Amino acid sequence: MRKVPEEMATKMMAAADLFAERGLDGTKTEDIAAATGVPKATIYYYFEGKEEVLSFIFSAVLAAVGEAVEAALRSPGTAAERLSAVIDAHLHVFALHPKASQALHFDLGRAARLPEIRTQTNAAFIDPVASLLAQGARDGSLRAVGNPRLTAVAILGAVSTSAIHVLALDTGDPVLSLTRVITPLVLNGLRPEGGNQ
Amino acid sequence: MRKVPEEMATKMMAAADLFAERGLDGTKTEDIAAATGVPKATIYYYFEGKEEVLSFIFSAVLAAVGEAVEAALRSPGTAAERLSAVIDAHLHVFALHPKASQALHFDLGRAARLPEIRTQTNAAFIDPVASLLAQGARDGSLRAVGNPRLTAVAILGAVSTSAIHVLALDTGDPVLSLTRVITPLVLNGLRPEGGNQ
Amino acid sequence: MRKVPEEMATKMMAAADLFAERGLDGTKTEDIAAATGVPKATIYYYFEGKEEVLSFIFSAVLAAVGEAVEAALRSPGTAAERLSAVIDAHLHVFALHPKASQALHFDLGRAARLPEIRTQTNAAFIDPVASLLAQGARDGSLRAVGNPRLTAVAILGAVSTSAIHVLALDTGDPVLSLTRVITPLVLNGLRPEGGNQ
Amino acid sequence: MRKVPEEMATKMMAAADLFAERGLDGTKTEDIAAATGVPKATIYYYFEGKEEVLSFIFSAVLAAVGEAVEAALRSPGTAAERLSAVIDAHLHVFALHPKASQALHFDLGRAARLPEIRTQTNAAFIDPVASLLAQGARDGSLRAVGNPRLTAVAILGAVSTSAIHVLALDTGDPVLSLTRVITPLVLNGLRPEGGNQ
DNA sequence: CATGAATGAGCTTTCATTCAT
DNA sequence: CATGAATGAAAGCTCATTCAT
Repeated sequence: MRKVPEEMATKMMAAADLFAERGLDGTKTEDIAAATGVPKATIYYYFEGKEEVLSFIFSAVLAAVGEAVEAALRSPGTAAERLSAVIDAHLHVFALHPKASQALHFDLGRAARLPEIRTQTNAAFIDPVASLLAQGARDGSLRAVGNPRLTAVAILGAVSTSAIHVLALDTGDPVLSLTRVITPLVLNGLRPEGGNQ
Repeated sequence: MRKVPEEMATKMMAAADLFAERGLDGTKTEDIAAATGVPKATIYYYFEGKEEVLSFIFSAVLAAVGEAVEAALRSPGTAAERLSAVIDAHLHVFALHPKASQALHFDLGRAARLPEIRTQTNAAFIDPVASLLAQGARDGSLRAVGNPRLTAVAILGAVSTSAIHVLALDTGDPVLSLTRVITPLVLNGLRPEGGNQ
Repeated sequence: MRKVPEEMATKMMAAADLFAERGLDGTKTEDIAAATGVPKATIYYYFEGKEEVLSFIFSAVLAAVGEAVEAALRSPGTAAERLSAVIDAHLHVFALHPKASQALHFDLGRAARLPEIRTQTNAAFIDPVASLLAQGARDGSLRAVGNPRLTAVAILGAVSTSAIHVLALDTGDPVLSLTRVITPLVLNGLRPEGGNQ
Repeated sequence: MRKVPEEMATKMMAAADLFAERGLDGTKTEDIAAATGVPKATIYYYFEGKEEVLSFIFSAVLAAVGEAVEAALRSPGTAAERLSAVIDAHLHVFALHPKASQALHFDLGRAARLPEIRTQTNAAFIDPVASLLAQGARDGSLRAVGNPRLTAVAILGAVSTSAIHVLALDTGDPVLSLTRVITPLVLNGLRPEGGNQ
């Protein structure tokens, strides 16, 4: 992948709509050209092919997730408070990049097979959250869990799946409102108040 | 879809491996023929095409999920206890049909667009769990949540994502052991014991 | 390469004209389809691609050369007489398959890189002629040469190059008349009669 | 074709390796750029395209052939002796420009269609040799042949084909040693000494 | 003068799909 | 009923070629 000029990068992000709608295989290179205004051959000049365009978009989303999560982690407060901030930050990315997020979800299987994407997912979300859980156990704001990474994966799943669900329903329902569903679930669980027995 | 004979159905399930590995678009009808031993034209005789084969497999998994969840719901105990049983039941399906589950995950975007699959997902998991949450609020074993369906979706995401994660890692780690991660998360949340506030 | 049915084989030979005229790279698969009446996809069903079609044609020519040469070798007479017969036989093949021969000549470089073609060239011409030269040295009808195989290659070059030259000139001049040029050259050389010293 | 600077000409000769190995169509302009260190667009600045580069190389070889043959023709001695010198001279060119010669051989069909190349081939070898044969008939050192030009073509074929054969085999075997195979063949033929009848 | 950047124009190749047997 | 043979319809990808700088 040749170094992608700023303008090209911006234009390519427009392809996210296509990928979100039809997935990678349902999107012809020609479609991307039409949607972005960049000639097919020029796309090939900068990218190896449409899969690399997809990967480029995924990377952009994950970079945004990474930054948002990192900022949340640096916020003041207990680990529990920061975990709450992380969930909000994550939801913010879904709100900011709804199409790209849906594209990532659409081709989840393919994304999981792109080594670069796996690495970025770990770095942007799973590692930081797992480490945050460990901190919470230390500062007493969170319960110690047996497997912090798997717990982080479960949280990732809860957030992503419901966010995509809300985006797909396409009721005006803001994704951010999900925080009222996810955060209590993750922090307090479903048992009635007064006794997490 | 012509009525599929028992033997044909069984053979077609072998295609799950291919779909799990490469997704629908990465799998040629010819590949399915090679993997199942059923000639390409014969596949066309019984199915509309490979997408219907995929859909057939997805349905089988979702039927299994539906039955497992339903059985768990019928088990005795509080709603909270039955929710725990539902999670276990769901994980059991991942353990029993790992390849088909991964296939469903790989083509999640496509699955979400197949009306039949959406309906089945609702019927097999989301509706029952949402209704269970309402019951829990009534019998006092669970906290009342604002949006039971979204909460159900979040639980589905937590279970599926981590189950797929474990299957993909392919350490001998049994998927079922996830119950020790998910169930406490869902029921108690991450706050330290003694006060979910 | 799937087993090529008789009729398909016959039709494909029509592509020789194209290859003779423009070479392999100058001939589009579509051209072959148009010229033979066989749909592009059907060509691909039987052959790996146009290169295999070319190779198929080359093989047919070389098979013809092989048979002609072999028949000449079996003719009665001294080695010298049979060498003369071999040259005639070789020229006959150019006369019978002018287009395919020209195609072979056009893509000589490529042909030389196809292992199958090299093997067939050796088997059809070089080996038999080299062995004939050795016989001639024994029966006294030919002079012993230091390197029979290279001599065979030189004869092959003399015959082919002049035959192609005549075909390309496309004067009605029959290729077979070349025998009056080549045979004396090869048998007697250019020195004046009466003393090959 | 803009006037090609000395250095550019030298660098372009390096493309002969590529053409010898893969032919014109198998060689991308980009490959030539990589092999010669001359940027693609710069090649276009000096040549019409890669075909002209090929033609340029061919011309260089044929010019060398022309000079060598001419020098041999000017050497003292009978026509027969000079014919022998011509063959040696021709072989020398194969030894000096092995890659370019192989390139010419690889794209023989294309070369035959380039008018410039045909003209040069005639001028460099066929015409002089044909005329030499006529001289030989006059000075009595060579037998009179019916068609001197075709005989010249046959000699050209014998020399080229065996030279390329030796170069392709890539045993250290010097091309020049071919003179011991070709010259006796052409001058004396294959009949046993003492009677070319 | 030279060249990096960009692209128009195709061609090979692949496959889902059909249908005669 | 089942299936081998055949093909229509794309789509990915490549490259020669141009041109602004």
